[in-house]
Amino acid sequence: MRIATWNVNSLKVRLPQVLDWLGEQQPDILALQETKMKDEAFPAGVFREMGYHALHSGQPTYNGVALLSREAPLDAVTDPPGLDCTQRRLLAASIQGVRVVNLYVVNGAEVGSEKYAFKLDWLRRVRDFLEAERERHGSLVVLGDFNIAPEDRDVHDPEAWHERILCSTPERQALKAIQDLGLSDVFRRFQQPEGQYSWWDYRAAGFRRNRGLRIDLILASEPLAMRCTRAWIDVAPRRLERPSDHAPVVAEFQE
DNA sequence: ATGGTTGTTAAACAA
Repeated sequence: MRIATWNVNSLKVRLPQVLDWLGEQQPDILALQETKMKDEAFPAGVFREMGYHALHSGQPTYNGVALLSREAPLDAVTDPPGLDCTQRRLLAASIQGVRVVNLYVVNGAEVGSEKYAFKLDWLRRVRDFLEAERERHGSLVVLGDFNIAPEDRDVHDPEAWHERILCSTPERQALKAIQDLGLSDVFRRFQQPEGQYSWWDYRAAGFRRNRGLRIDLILASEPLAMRCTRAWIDVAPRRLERPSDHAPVVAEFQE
């Protein structure tokens, strides 16, 4: 079973790339973030023609999350009790016996800003939702754009990023509080080359110089994580013309 | 400390 996540930074712009990638990689589940469209504009029919069921929780201009899956999704949730958030950043569903939670974590703009405070608060509420999800579901995967680099080895220049947004200690603690629910970062269950990132700033030739951060994660509960055979970042789409600033992250699980 | 780029939507705003 192959599960993937990709922040596409506008599904309207990236749809051809997403369709090509689905055809090449054949994931069983693909979580998308930053679709930046209303539900009415979501191209469910195109995905259906490719053999994928699709769920979408969107809004105009900002945010927006989707789940594509070979098997039909069950028990979809977009607004868990207590999250109390109008921004479309969370989409959960059960697919092939796995509870899947797709997150587009708040960016937070700058450490100390109002948006930063909102990010930390949002992460606390999401943690509470995930705690309840973990109690209900043995096989749980939480994946998406976390907008947090877990450790300094996930950062191209840790000194430049020291205590900056995406890397600050409170953000990393908020992520750790989620991982402490028993969710492991499957990418780090395997030996990986250094300098593996999932996001590169469009500015200042960030990708060409591999000035990136690993902020797109796949977390899995232990019973599922034990079945993980492989996890990688597919940088190929980042090399294309008019790419997203993020690359897809993929994990494979034994049936 | 600031700039660099992309996307959405109409000059900012978000990332």
